[in-house]
Amino acid sequence: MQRITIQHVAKAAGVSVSSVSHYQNGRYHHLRPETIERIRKCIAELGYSPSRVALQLKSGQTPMVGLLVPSIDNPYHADLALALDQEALKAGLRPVLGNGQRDAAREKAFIDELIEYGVRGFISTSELRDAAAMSEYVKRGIAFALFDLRLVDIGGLNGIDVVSINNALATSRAVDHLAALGHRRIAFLTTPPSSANRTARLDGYVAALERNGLSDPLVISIKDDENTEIGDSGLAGFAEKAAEKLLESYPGTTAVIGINSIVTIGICAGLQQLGVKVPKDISLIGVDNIKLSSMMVPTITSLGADYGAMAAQAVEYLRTRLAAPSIPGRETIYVPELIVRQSTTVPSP
Amino acid sequence: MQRITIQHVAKAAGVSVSSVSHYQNGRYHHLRPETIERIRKCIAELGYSPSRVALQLKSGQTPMVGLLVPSIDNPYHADLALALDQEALKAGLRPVLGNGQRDAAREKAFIDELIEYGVRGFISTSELRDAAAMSEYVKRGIAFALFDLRLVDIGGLNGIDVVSINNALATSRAVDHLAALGHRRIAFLTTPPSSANRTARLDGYVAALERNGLSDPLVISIKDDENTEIGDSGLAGFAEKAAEKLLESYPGTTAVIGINSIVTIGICAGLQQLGVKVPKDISLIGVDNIKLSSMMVPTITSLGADYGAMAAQAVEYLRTRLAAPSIPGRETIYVPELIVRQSTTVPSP
DNA sequence: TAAATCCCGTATAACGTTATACTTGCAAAC
DNA sequence: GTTTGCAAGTATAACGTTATACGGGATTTA
Repeated sequence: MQRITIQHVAKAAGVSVSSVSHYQNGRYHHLRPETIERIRKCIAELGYSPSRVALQLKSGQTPMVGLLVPSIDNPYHADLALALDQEALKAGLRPVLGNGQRDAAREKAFIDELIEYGVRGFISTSELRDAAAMSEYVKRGIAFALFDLRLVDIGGLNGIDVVSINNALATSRAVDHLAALGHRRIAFLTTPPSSANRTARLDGYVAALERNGLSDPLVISIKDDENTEIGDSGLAGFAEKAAEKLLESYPGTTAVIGINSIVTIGICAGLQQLGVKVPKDISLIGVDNIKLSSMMVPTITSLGADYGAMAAQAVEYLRTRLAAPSIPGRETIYVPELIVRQSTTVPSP
Repeated sequence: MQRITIQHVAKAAGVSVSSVSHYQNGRYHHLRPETIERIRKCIAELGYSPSRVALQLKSGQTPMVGLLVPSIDNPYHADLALALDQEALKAGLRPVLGNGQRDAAREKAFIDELIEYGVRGFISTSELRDAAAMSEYVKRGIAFALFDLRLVDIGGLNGIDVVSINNALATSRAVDHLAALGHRRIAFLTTPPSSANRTARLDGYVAALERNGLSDPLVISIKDDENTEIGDSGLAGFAEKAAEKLLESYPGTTAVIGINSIVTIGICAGLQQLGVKVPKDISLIGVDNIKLSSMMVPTITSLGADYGAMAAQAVEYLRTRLAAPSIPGRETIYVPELIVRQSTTVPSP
């Protein structure tokens, strides 16, 4: 019932705790083979394993790193969290997941709590809104690797590393793909573009329309609750709303780009419920190549990068920054690849 | 850069560490108002917050509990993990998530590591296969709350609590629903029924067929990799395989019950890809009412219980067992409710 | 005036571990 | 026959915190 400590082992083996400690740490030249064997046996019999808490108090080191996501039931963040979890474990770290719920206070509470546990590094796929708090953390030597923003977006904050896809290029390539198929009226479905990465995706769309000599931008923006994003908890009415708004606002549209794959999946469902055929009547394409994209009917054409590689890079950034906190901010921007699936085709005449 | 401790505060305020500790713990009767104010100010200025590591070493207590899932990118486990995470936080616990990957060694490593951190309680939605290890843990006073099995399944192991839906009733109700709509040939799609809960679902199906005077059982069993379940990482070929096998093995079938909603979603996609209309040609129903069920086209009729309530019950079990480890095993079995959606209808004549 | 009681604190051990430095006893070297 | 060296350990402080017990000065009580 109660913890077996090094003291119990020492007493059982008839040696001092120092000797047991030496044994535990492989300093065998301090010990006679006979003594080694005795200690080994006692440890096995008692089932002793050292307290990491005491170790950490002594050493000040912990393998824990924080892994902050807005909500693991958002498929995009679940995919990413899984990749990050696995990469962090590979690197010998112990990831501790926190659901921030897109709430600055919750996120801060999570970070502060882990810091009290001695954690010095965090990876976040959640947009950390509180710039002042972040600056404070960085000043205190806390390391961050952030997803889905650019170094320029956090201009003032040195000492943070960033991993992202090229957001403007993603939507730009989406337009190119649709234009090449012959689409002329291409709409863009988004939730309010409040963050830098969303603005970039919108910009990419607008620029590519112009470059291809197409229609004016056709933007549909649908607002969700304050602290929720589409996909955090299913689609909850989004599907129909998006589909209706599209058909009403921009009749004659033959293709839609979703700002992320969740909203694309949403409007896909909404359109089909209204009897619109995808892709025969309307082609759909999404940014973020989440696993769900290939589970739908039709499967969804997407633009995405290798999450495993991105996760590995984020972990590597964190590892090196923990070792050398003062190096300047770094970033890796991944080129989004087009994965053509069933949801895009030539427009019907 | 380096940790602010209670010593720093004490020195800054010109008092002993004892006084700062008294302040921190609200024992104000030991302190003069003037001293209180001085300490308060120093703490604020230095940004002191106590080391939970030291606290835990002293007290032996930790709010951490382990949350073991097979894979967070399986939508069923993601839904459950989110609910458990939130309920645990509500109860003042700090859930630490571990992806066991359906691998006994990984699961054991996760549990052992957390035990070394002083964790005394775990919730698992993953089937813990190593009965000997479990028994050892229980003997050492580790508390477990497990999902999706019955107390009788772990007969020998006292001291474990269990939360589940009534699996036999779920499939039985599925058959009743389909029979009431007029279906006579109802197939059952499953992955190999290796665990007790899956056997129960199969049994419920078989029994209900007989009770309704219907066809002999039509069981389609599709094997996935050793350590993966359908849905752990998308559908990966399952969809087509399942659909083809159904049409080949049991032509004339008008309805399919999936052993869980992931396989139902899979065969739904597979059938549609083959040009079969759901529900016009074939009705589909799934056990586990995951959020994804209502994001598909058509939306999937499901049997499920309130995950929030189940999660809260599991957390409550864990809390009380941590307080009183020797109480006998408890279980709550939830009655699955039928949620009728678009994927079931009367059979075509 | 002596004793008891408050008020406002402080010293110390303990939690489980490791690193540093110290102690033996014995053999080899000079 | 003293010194040196080595093998095989052990004692102790420290990590950051709190609980327990212990002051001492001022005030009240008898």
